[in-house]
Amino acid sequence: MKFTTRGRYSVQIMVDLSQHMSEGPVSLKSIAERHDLSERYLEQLITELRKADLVRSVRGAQGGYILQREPDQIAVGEILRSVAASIAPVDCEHQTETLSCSCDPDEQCLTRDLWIRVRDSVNELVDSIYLSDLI
Amino acid sequence: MKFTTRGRYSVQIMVDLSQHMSEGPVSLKSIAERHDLSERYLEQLITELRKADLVRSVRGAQGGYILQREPDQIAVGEILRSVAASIAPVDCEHQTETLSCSCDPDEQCLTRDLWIRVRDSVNELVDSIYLSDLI
DNA sequence: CTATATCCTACTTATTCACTAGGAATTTCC
DNA sequence: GGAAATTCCTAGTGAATAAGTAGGATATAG
Repeated sequence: MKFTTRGRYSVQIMVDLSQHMSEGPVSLKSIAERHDLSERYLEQLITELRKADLVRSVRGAQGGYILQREPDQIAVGEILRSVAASIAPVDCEHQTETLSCSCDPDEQCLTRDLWIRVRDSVNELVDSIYLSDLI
Repeated sequence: MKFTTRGRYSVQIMVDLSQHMSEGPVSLKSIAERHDLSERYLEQLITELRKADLVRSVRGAQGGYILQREPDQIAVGEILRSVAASIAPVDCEHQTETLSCSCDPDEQCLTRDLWIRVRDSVNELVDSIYLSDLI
């Protein structure tokens, strides 16, 4: 069980934006340089953050990205979920929520509650940590 | 963040063994059939469980596997770790424990504590759930 | 002695991750 | 108006890992 770079880099992007809030739009290039990451790769991630309405973009020269809310109003859980750095340990529970779990509830899914508990526990934790807690 | 089939199947094996404790050695074949899983694949997993001293094997005809301890003495966390269904969300923290984290503590690792907290939280949870809680 | 199992090593295939590539659209600044 | 900077959009690719296969050796009950 591990978070991917998608999740980690996305949190880094958001932390970076928090730290440079006062400077107007922050370009992805500057973020990539500060953390020595691929700008092209971050582009994909921040696209998701924008779609999730966590940042807004300013196009053109001197453009960049700006947080949509204050750092103390953005939970890490939102960031992770927006880039689909899936927080669910296994697929089964996902389906369970919509009551379409395909596995035999008596046999295979004796362990179902386990994964649900793990998922909920992680979600609860990351939803209780805000960007402002990280800077 | 997800558990792999290694972790899930391993827990299933152990739950199955718990349920059939009274019947003497339980063959991998019977477990594979009950859960419709590949016996050959489970073989690899139970090898790890045996090495971790969570089960013992009885070779030959009528052989199989038996739990080494009572279900209320075997935590899920032990099972997951024994098959290396890594519980650490990212590598960085792993290294942190041995004080050899390679990333810049001021920049990249502002988020370090976050992943440590997630990891610890998950570990704490799976270590508090025993096989007996699942059956 | 045969059938049933575990045990051991290696190989293969499928999937996902991480990253790259090319170029279009938008905006600032001179 | 033009050049530079920057976001936006759609694909493609290489490497790693996960998941599952394969072949056969070893052990034991009956």
